[in-house]
Amino acid sequence: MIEMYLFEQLDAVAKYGTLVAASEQLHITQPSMSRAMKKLEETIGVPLFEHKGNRLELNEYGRLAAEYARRILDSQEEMVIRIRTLERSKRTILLGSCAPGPLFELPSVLSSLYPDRTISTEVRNEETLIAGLKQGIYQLIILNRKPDNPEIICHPCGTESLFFSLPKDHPMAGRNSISFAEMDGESFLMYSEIGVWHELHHREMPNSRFILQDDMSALREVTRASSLPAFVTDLSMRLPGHDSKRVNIPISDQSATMSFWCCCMKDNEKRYLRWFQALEREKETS
Amino acid sequence: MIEMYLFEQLDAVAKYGTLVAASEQLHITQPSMSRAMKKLEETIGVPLFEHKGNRLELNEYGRLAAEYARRILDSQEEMVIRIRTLERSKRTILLGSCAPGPLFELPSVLSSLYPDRTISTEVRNEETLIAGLKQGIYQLIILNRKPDNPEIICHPCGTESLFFSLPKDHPMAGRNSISFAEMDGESFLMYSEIGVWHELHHREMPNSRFILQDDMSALREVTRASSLPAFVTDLSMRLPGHDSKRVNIPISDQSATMSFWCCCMKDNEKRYLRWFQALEREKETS
DNA sequence: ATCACTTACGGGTGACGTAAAAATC
DNA sequence: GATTTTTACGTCACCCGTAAGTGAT
Repeated sequence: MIEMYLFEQLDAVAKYGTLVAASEQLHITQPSMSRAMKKLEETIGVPLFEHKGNRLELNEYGRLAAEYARRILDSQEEMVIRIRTLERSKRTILLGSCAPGPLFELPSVLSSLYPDRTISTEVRNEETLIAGLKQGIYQLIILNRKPDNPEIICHPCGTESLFFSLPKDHPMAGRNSISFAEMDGESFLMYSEIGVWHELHHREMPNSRFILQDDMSALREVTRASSLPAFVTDLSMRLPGHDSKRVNIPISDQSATMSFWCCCMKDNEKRYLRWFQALEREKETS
Repeated sequence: MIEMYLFEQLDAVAKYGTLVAASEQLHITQPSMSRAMKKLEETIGVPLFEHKGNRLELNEYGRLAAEYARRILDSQEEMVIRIRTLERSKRTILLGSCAPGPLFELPSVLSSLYPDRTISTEVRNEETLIAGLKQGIYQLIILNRKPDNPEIICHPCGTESLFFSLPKDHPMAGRNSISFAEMDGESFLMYSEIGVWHELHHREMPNSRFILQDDMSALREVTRASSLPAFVTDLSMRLPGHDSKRVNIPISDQSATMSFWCCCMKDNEKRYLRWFQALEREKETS
C-alpha cells in the first residue's frame, strides 16, 4: 500500500524538478524527501528516477507514477470539498443573485420558511451562479433570464425597475419619464455591486461615465452632497435610509425593467416547493 | 491530508457493514478501526456515520466518502500494476498465441533477434489476447485471423495443417486423404491445450467424442498403446518424440489448414520491425 | 450474556530532523 | 566552493494491540 504522503511528495518532485525544491515547498527536509522517493521505488519495485549529473530526474515510469499521484491527490481533495459542501448545503441556504434588488426582501421570507437553516446571499455573474448551482454551492439562484437547461427549475420572482435619481434643480427634474438616450453622456454616481445591471448601463448609455462606490452608506453621503444624477430602483427606494431630497424619474425604455427568475436544481425541487409556492402567492398579492 | 490506510479501512467498512467484520478482513483489531473512522470524520470535519442501535452505519456523507475511497484505492492499484507491466514489457517479450503450433519454432527466432530480453509464451483465446495486447501484457500475439482494429499491426506468420493420426491397422490407414465428415462419429485422443483448434473440431466433427489429456508426454504414452485415432499437424510432426508407428493422413477439408498472423500494437511497430522482417524472410524460404 | 462499539494505556514502527559525507558542477 | 543527493543516527508522532467499559439486543 502506498500512503498519501508519498504521492504528495512525488507530485511535488514532479512539479518542482529537484528534491531540494520540492522539500522546501512541502516544508520538510531534503533527506526525508530522498528517503520517501526511495521507499516509493521499493514499494512499486521499479526505479522511478535516473541520475542526470548531480540531480535526480523522473524516468518514464516516474512520470507515469507522478501522473497517477496528481490524479489521486486531486480525487482526495475533491472528496473533502464535495462532502463539506454537501453537508453545508443541508444546513444553510446560499442564495446567489445576478443583482442585489431581489436580495432586499427575499432572505427574510426564506428565513421564515426554513427557520432551522442559515440563509446567506451573494451577488455573482450568471456563469458563476449556474456553475455553482450545479456543484451544489448555491441552493437557489436568481437570474434575469431562464437558463436553457432542463435540469434547472425556474419560477418568476418579481421585477425591478430603474429610475433616474435627480437633484430637484436638475433640468430634467420636472419630467414624468426620461429615456436612457436623453441622459446618455452625463456622469452618474452609482453603487458598484449591482451585478447584471452594469451590462444594461453600458449598453444603453455608452457615452456616460459611472463613478462607482462599493459602500452603500458612503454613496448616500456623496449623493446627498452632490448634484450629479444617480440611479435608484423601485426595490431600493423602499430601503431605509433612502434619500427623499431627490426626485426619482421613471425610465421610459422597456429594458429599464428587469424580470427575475428564482432557480434550483430539479433534484432539489421538492425541498424548495414551499419557497416557490410562497413566490407564487407574493406574485398574486402584488 | 487523508492517508491511504484510512481509505482502505473506510472501504472495508462500506464493504462489510460493521467495524468488527471490516477489521477482521483487514487483520487489525476493532478499536483500531474505530479510531481510524473517528480520525477520518475529524479530518473531513463532517460526521460519516450514524448510530443504528448498537451498530454504526454510513450516512449520506459516509457513502459518498466510501465511493471516493474505492476509486482512490483502485487508482493506486492500477498505478502499480501499470508501472510494473510497463517495466516488465521492456525487459521481456510475452508472446501469446491462439494455438500452440506457432510457439514450437518462433520463440527461438525471437530469442536470437532480442538476446537481452526474456521470451515467454502463452496459449489463450482471441479475446484475451487482443485485450492483453492493448493493455501491454502481451507484446506480440498470434491469431488465426486479422483483428479489425487499425491500432493493431499484423503480419502473416505461416500456416498449420491438421492430419489424422491413425494406427497402421485402421481401416482408413491406406487413404491418401480423408475428410472430417468421413471420420465424424469416432472417438479421438487429443491434447487439451490446442487453443482455437477446439472450435474447428467441434464445428467439423459434431458427432465425435474427444478424450482430452493436458500432459503431452502422457498423451504420447496413451496414444502409443491405443488404437484410437488422434490428430497431429505438420508443425507438431517435427517435434522430437513424435510417434512414427502411426500413419498421418492429410485432411482434405480446406478448414484443416489454418493461417496465422502475428500482431503488435501500432505504437510498438518499430520496436518489432526486425521481427516482422524475419517473418517475411521465413515466408520466402519455405 | 452476547454483540458492536468506545475509551484508556503502553509499545514499536517509521517518518522526520540534524549532521556529515559523497558526487557533480 | 556551491549545489544536490546520500548515509547515519537519534527522536518523536502515531498507529496498533491489549484490556476494560458502555450501550443495545
